[in-house]
Parts: sequence; structure tokens; C-alpha cells
Amino acid sequence: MVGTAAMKMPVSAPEPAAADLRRGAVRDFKRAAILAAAQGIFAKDGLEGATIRAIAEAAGYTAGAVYSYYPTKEAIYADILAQSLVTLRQAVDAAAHGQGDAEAKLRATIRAFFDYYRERPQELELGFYLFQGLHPRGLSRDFDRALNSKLIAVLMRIRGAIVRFGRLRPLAAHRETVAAMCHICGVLLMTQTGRLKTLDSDAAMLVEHYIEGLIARIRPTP
Amino acid sequence: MVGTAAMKMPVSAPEPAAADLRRGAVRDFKRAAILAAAQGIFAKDGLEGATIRAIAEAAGYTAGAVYSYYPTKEAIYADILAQSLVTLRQAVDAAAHGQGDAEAKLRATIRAFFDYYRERPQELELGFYLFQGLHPRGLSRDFDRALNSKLIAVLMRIRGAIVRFGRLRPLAAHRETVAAMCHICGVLLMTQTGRLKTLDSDAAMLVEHYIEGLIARIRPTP
Amino acid sequence: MVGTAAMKMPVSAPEPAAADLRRGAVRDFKRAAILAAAQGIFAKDGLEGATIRAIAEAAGYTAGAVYSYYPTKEAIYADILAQSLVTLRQAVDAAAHGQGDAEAKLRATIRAFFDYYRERPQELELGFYLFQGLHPRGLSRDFDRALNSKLIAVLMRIRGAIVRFGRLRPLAAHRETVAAMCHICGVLLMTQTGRLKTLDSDAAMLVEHYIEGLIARIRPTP
Amino acid sequence: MVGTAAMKMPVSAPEPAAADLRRGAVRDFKRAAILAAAQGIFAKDGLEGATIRAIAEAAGYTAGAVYSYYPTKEAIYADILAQSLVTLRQAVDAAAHGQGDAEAKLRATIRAFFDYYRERPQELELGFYLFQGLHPRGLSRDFDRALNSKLIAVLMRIRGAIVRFGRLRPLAAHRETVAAMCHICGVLLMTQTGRLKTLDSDAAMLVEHYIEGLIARIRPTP
DNA sequence: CATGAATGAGAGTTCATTCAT
DNA sequence: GATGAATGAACTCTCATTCAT
Repeated sequence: MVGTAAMKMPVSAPEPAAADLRRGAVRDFKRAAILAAAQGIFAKDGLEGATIRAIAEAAGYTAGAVYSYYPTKEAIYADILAQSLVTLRQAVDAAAHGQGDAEAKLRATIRAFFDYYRERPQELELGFYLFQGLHPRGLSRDFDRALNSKLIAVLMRIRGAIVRFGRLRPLAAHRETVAAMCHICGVLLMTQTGRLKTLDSDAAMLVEHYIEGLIARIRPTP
Repeated sequence: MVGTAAMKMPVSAPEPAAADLRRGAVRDFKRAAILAAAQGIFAKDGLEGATIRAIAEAAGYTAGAVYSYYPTKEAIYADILAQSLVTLRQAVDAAAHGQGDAEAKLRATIRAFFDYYRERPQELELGFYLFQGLHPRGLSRDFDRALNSKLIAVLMRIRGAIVRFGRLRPLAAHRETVAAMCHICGVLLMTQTGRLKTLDSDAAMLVEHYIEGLIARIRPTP
Repeated sequence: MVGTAAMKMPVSAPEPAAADLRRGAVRDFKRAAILAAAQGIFAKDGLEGATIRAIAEAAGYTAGAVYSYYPTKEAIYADILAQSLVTLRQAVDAAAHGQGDAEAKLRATIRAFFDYYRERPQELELGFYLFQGLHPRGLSRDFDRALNSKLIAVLMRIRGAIVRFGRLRPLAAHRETVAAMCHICGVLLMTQTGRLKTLDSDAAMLVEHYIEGLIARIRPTP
Repeated sequence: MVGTAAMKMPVSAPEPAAADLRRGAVRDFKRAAILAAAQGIFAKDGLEGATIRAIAEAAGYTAGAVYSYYPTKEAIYADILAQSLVTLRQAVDAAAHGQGDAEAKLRATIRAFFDYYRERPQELELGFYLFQGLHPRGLSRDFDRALNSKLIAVLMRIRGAIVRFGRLRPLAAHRETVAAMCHICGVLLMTQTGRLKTLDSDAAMLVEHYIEGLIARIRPTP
């Protein structure tokens, strides 16, 4: 019977499947190691300043070895960015999930967006490279679309929180969503580039200030 | 007298001082030509994508000639940025100058900041390169300071307009100033990188929206 | 007996000798598969343009596996060439065999030489690579000798046909043989490289023309 | 007056023009040096085996320097080939020019073609690379055409000699021309690749033999 | 025997920069 | 001051080959 046979399986021919699984896992692991190394190098040296050799070395490989995991320097970059946006969305989701009422959810959502990048300056920097690196010969059109859809997924969370709290009409909700993203990104930009420190301002405080303004502006009148 | 000296100039052996002046003027002129060419190339190809050869060619020179005017590719970049910030400040000044009351001045100041870069995407892009290109092996510490002081000069204009309109205390005024700059920069970032277009939003409208909120927030109670 | 051994083979633990035989046969089969794949790749990409990976893939293997059958890329190439020359000789033999008198045999022999390569541009191309690729770090001296002996075997067929028809003395026969080969090779060279097409000439007609001249030249006077 | 001014020219501003001339000559000289070095390397290592570094070194330069003379490895190769064909035509012309009657001119023309390459095995080898290297991704279509026209120019010389001697009709003359070229090329091919030596034949004798046959075949009947 | 990871050498090409003229 | 030649280091990417599994 199938059951019996299945129980025997581990005995007679278990290794191929198990070996394949293991091999796949090892491969994924190494790929991730390269990715991690690349993230550091990219953040340190920029999209063009980074070299495959540096990435490989940081991951404990020779340059050639990297090419069995990624066909191109840009492909590594693309992978990092895509994963980053997914993690960001998860972070935003998780933050909102732990809150009670709509106002708390809205606050948490925006804060999560900000905190995510504040805690990961490397990923922020990577994003900035993209922001400007697009025209030259940035990633492919396909990748650009995939990226945008991931970014929009995050924005939808913010928008949802705004609508649930403020009961705004679609257009107004959209405007507030985009404005919030712009503001946060602006603050992050200034923080990351060291301009804010010089100006003796605290990024987190600015974000709180913005949230207060937003809440006050869209709070539904009873 | 100046007149006499000037009339002698064209002849044959001008006064040493006059010759120096002329030579200096010619030199400045050529320098400016290189700068203008570089601005186009940098904006088109990025900080690392741009080559000295391309810049030189665009300016009608050979690569070697550029080195008589700038010791380094980065130095050219630095010069462009510095000049850009000066022009920005002048633009902001001019905008506020043409207005009547404090509210109009405040609106005009913020709009001028935004418009300046909206109309000069090249200079904005250049700024972005700086924002992230600083760590790698960006410009020298001295240049960084010079840059900051120029940026602060611009911010002082915004701050002044806010104070004159809102009569805020120093701390609050500072916070609103920085927040405004962050917001504008965020909007510009999103515009420039094409993210806003996708999101179907209008940059100018976002700015107006922000100005409304700001005015409402800090309008002195009668 | 062979029969007994053969019947035992499929079962489980065959006689060592039989197992060796089978293993050898399987090995030869796989070797041939790699050879066939390599022939296509070599012809398509050239001797240096071809990669072991491409050959392996075309044969359904990975690069590493190829090394179980051939120690070197050049060795594969050498094997292809050797087999090609054997097939050529067989083709020439077969063509002459089907003919009646000496004149017909001579015509058929030369035509067969020409037709063989005209119908197999890949093998011709391979030969050209050899013709020039020899010096660089071409095949070993041993292989070169083996190759020559195979080529001479073919020439002996042509020589035989010439002698049987023309009753020439050895020296004259030799000269005509070599001249014929040169002529055919020249025509093939021009055809293969596309020079003849441009010159609006027909390869086959040229060969026939040459055969006519040869026959006329050496026909024994009655 | 213009005349006077012109006579003064050498005095006042002669150097620019002279310097330019000299500079141009020096450049041409260096270019030629690189070409000569490249010819050796290409002949030794083949079209793909040759490296820019090797060529540069043989010419006493660094790799980068070569690129200010040729944009590409293929461009060097193309230049060599083009020049070779021009020289070949000149050699053929010169040979025929020194002869008296039509028969001597025909003999001299064909011999010149053969001798040219026999004395320049490097150039012959280069040509063979082309003959086969065309399909892969050989030189550009434009270059291929330019090459063919040069080759045809040579053939026209042979054809002219044949017509003047044999008074053949166009079609027959064309056929004999192409056949002669094929034959010579075939002999050269066998010589160059070392096959003839093994076969104990003398290339020059083969060519003479062919010429005899040709002359006998097309000699106008009185 | 076959795989796939990994190496290490090397190729073409580009460029900032230097320097003699 | 301007040129153009030249250097030398670097980069991305490719591949034959080896070897543990």
C-alpha cells in the first residue's frame, strides 16, 4: 500500500530528494550571504562605485563565483531592493496590527515607515541610488514596474490607515497619503545626508510633529 | 585712470596689472564654460558616469586642458553645487522681495524654493548625487562645510519669513523651517524620480497643500 | 560462450568481462553523443568561440561531466577531425566502387571528395580551423601525424584512380593527385567563405571543368 | 598684397602647419608600428587568440595606448587585411608591367599572386582567419564589401591577362579566372598548413604545372 | 559517472591623470 | 594655456578546469 511504501521510502531512496533539498537550502543560504555582503558594499560605495570583486570578497568568494548566483551586478542590486520593499511592507503591517483604535493605527503606520529606514540606513541609501540611477541605464523597465508595485503596496497601508481614521473622500485621502510619504522621505533624506544633524534638529521629532498636524487636519468632526 | 588704461589695452603691451585683469577675466570665462558643460554632462550621466573627456568635449576642449582649471573631477562637481546654492538663495530673495505682506512673502519664499529646483532638474539631480555621494569619497570636509553654510543661508530666508508671519518663538520657528524644507525636498525627490507621476499626483498641488497647512498652523491668533 | 554470458548480463551481477564490455559500450555511446554535440558547437562558434559548457549542454551534460570523456577541449576537436577523415575515405571508396571503367571511377572519386565537404560545411570548417589553428598550440605532434596518415589514405584513393586511368609514372601521378586535391580545396575554401557567390560562379561547375581538363591531360594515347 | 603676404608666411606663422604635418606623420608612423606588431601577433595567435595586450607590448605600448589608434581589435585586423590586398594588387600590377608579350604577362600575373602570399605567410594566414571568421561575428558588412571589392580588383588583373592572351569570351574567361584563383589558393592553403611538405610536393612546381595546363588549354589556335 | 560550486587567470575596454611639446 | 599621447589601474565578465559530494 501507499502508506507502507511511503514508510519504506526513507530506507531505500531517501537521499536524492533529501540531498536536493539540502543542496537547494545551501544554495539559498549562500545566495543570501552574497546579498548581505552586497548590501554593505553598495551602501558604502554606491551603485557604480561597488565592484563585483568587493562584493565577492566580502562574501568570501572570488569574483567569478558570484556569477553563478547573479548574472549581473544590477541583478544583485535589484534583488536587494525588492526584498527590502517586501520587508518594509511587513514591518508596516506588523506595526499597525498591534494597535487598537484607528488613530493609534495611523500613528503606528507612519512611524513604522519612518523607523524602518531610520534603522536601516543602508537600505535607504540603496533606494536613493535607485531614485536617481533610473534614467542613466537603471534597471530594466520590468524591474521598475515590479518595484513600483511593491512601493504602492506599502502606500496602500498608509492610505488605508488614513481613510479608516479620517473618513476622507478618495481624492483627499490620496493626497494626504502621498504628502505623508513625501514628508517622511524628505526627513529621511536630510537625516541620511547629515544635513539635519547640522541643523540641530531631531528627525523623530519632526515626524511626530507632522503626524500631529496630519491628525489634527483630518480628524473627523463629531 | 581706468579709461586711459582701457584704451591702451587693445594696443600692444598693456600695463601689467591690466593684462593680469584681462587674463583673469578670460580665465574666469573659460572656467565658466567648462562649468556649464560639466553641468549638462553630470546631469545626463551621473557623478560617476560622467567622464572628464565628455565634459571637456562639451566645452570645446581636450581632457588635458580641463586640468588647468580644475584639479579633479570632484572639484568641478563641487563648484557647480556651490554656485547652484548661491543662485537658489538669490531666487528666494527675489521672490520674497516682490511681495507685500508677511503672508504673501512666506508663500512666495517657499514656492520659490520649490520652483527653483522644479525648473532645474539638473541641479536637483546634482544635489541628490551629493546627498548620497558624500560618504564614498565625496568632497572634502572643507567643501562640506562651505556647502552647509550656503544651504543655511537659504534656510534663514525661509525661517525669516516664518517668523515675520507667525511670530513664533525661535525653537518653533526652527522646527517649522526644517519641516518645510524636508517636505519640499521630499516632493522634489518623488517628482524627479518619477514615483509621483506613477502615483498620479501633482507636485505643485502638494506644495500648495503644505503651505496652506503651515499657514493655518502658525497664523497668529488675533 | 558468448551467448551464455550475454544472457546473464541483464540479471544482476554479470561476469566482470561482460560488465566491462557493456560499460565500455555505454561509455562509447555517451562519448559519441558529446562528439556530435561538439561538432555542431564548433562549427557554429569556431574553435575558440566554442565553450565546454555549450558543448556539454548540447549533449545534455554539465561541463564537468565532459572531462570524464575528454581531457581537453582540443581533444574533442581532434577526435571530430579524425572521424571526419575516416568517413571521407569511406565516402570516396563507396563512390568509386559503384563505377564501371577507369574514367568513370576517376570522375567519381574526385567528385566524391568535393561532394563530401560540400554537403558537410561543418566538417569543412572544422578542417579550416585546423589548417590555421595548428601552430598556436594546436594538437599534439602525435595527433598531427595520425591526421596526416588519414589524409594520405584518402589521397591514395585519388592517386589510384589517376594511375588506373592515365597509366602515369609515379611522379606524374603524384603531382596530379596533389594538384587535384589543392584545386578542390581551393574551390571549397572559396565556396565556404562566400567569396565564390559574390563572384557569381558555381562551385560544382568549376570542379567539373577541372575534371575535364585533368582527363584530357592524362588520357593515355592509344 | 597676397603674394607678398604669402611669401612672408613661412617667417611669421610657419610652425603650426609644419608642426601639424610632423605630428600627423609621427602619428601615422606609430599607427603603422602598431599595425606591424599586430600582424605578427595575429599570425601567431589567430584572430581570437591574439590579445590587445600582446599587440601593444610588441609595439612597445601599453594596452590603453592602442585604443587611441584603433577603436577595436577587429579594426586593427580589418586594417591589416585591407592594406594587404592593396599591396597584393600592386605586386600583381608590377609583375605584369615588366613583361613583353601576352603569354609572359599571364604567367607573371599568376606567379605574382602566388609569390606574394608565399613570401608573406603571415598575410595569408590572416586572410584564412577571415575566410572562416566571417560567419561568427566577423567584421561588419561594410568591411566585408570593401574587402570583396579589393579582392575583385586583383581578380580583374588576372582576368585581363587571360583575355589578352586567350581571346576567350567573357564567360569562359571568368571561369578560368576563378578557377585559377581557387587553384592558387588551394596550393597556398596546403603549403601553409604543412600538408604539402608531408606529401613531398613543391608548391611552386604545382603552380607552374597549373599555368602550363592553363596556357595549353586557352592558347588561341592560329 | 555526474553535478555544481568554485577558482584563477585573463580578456577587452575605459578613464583619470600626467606630461612633453 | 592647450594638446594629444601615454600610462596604469581598474572593471565587468567569461571560461577551462578542478574537486568534493
